[in-house]
Amino acid sequence: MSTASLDRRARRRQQTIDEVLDTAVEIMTEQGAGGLSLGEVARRMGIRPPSLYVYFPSKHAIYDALFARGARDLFDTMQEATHGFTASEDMAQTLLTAGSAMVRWCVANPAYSQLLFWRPVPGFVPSQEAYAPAVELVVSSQRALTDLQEQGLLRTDIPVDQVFRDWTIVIAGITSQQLSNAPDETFEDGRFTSALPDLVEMFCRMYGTRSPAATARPTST
Amino acid sequence: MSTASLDRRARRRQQTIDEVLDTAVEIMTEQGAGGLSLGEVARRMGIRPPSLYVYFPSKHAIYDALFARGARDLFDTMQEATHGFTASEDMAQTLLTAGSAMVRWCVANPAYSQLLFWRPVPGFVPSQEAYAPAVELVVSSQRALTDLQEQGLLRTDIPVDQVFRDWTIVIAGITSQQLSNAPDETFEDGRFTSALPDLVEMFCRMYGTRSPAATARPTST
DNA sequence: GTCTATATGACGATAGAC
DNA sequence: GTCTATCGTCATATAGAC
Repeated sequence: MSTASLDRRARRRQQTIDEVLDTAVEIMTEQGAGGLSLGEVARRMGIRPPSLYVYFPSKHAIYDALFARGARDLFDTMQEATHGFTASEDMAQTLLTAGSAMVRWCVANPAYSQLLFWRPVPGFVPSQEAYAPAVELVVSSQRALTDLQEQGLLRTDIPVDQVFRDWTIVIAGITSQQLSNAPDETFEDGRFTSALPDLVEMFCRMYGTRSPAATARPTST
Repeated sequence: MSTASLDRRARRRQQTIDEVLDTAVEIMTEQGAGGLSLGEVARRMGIRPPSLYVYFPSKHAIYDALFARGARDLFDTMQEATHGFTASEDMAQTLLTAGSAMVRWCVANPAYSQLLFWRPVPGFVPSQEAYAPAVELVVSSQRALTDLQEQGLLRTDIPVDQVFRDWTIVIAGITSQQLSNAPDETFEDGRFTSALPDLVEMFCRMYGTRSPAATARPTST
């Protein structure tokens, strides 16, 4: 058996694994994250349910792979979106960029969002490996806030943890409201996603230091 | 058959109905709102599953009754908490009172909260009757904001709809974060519920007019 | 109103032929 | 690596005796 054939086989296997996960996401997007069934995955792939066990040892393993995939994708998306922006002189712009990227991804990936941020599957706990990118994202975000402090844009008399907590609440609130009440709207035309600029303003007014935007008043949308 | 015996029978029937719903809430609290099963309800009540069909025609009917019950209870709780507070001269106090009552109820009733605000049950759509108290609550809240405007405490250059939208985002964010990340903490010691005063401050700084609190700066918690 | 018995089907998962 | 066959369990729901 040549190494070339091994590579081909491994590649083909990975393709099938990806197809399983893609199909699972498709179903979870339609039925909710808790509505995944292996029979439905197999049916859509044109195979029989037992064949899935060649690629995943259990249903929980599929959830775990999806969690890992979602966390990695979100982390990469956020990294790309905020590249170089920690050097910005405008806190509102920095937060709006990061917040937009985050909320946009969540709205575009409701199945992953439910799996990552809610608890839709009774008994499922992600493995440490799957969870790792999510931890990285938290650390990276807190670091970005610390950077803002060191630039003098963010108040230093408040712990970063507190600012971060409030920031996650705002982002979670927008995402939760949008996905729960109007899941079919996009980020661009969402009735709740459109509140992001206002809430960033609110946030900067509270926690920002000298940003000019902190004194401006928002207009009606 | 006397009317007295009819009353007794009706009362006993209502007791059993309540016991079914209480048991269902218990299960949903432990397993998540989507994890309800009639077999488990019957087991905990010490009866057989078919007996449940004497009181409810289907599982969806149980969900609907729970939705109605939750919406009514939340509405009543909010009515009681905000009684007379629309006459307050302090917008921050008014919002903190209402927000505390709302978040406290949600944290204390995670099963109802999931059913009312998320979409944990694929295919379940609450009936108009069950949904009615939820609509009442929205109307009542918007009315309270309008009252604040008429008292000159809330900016009049911004549509009430927009203020209400942002307010629901803040409340949903706190609740969502608390229930998803630390569901076993109470309202009093919650790591996210404790953010409510800060966020109310933030809100008043943005949308309030002349409240003294709008110029004060929050301290570290 | 409660039960037994049952219909009907989905589910996750395993064994073993090919 | 895919299949058929099947296990065991659970689910919602119905029929009919008591």
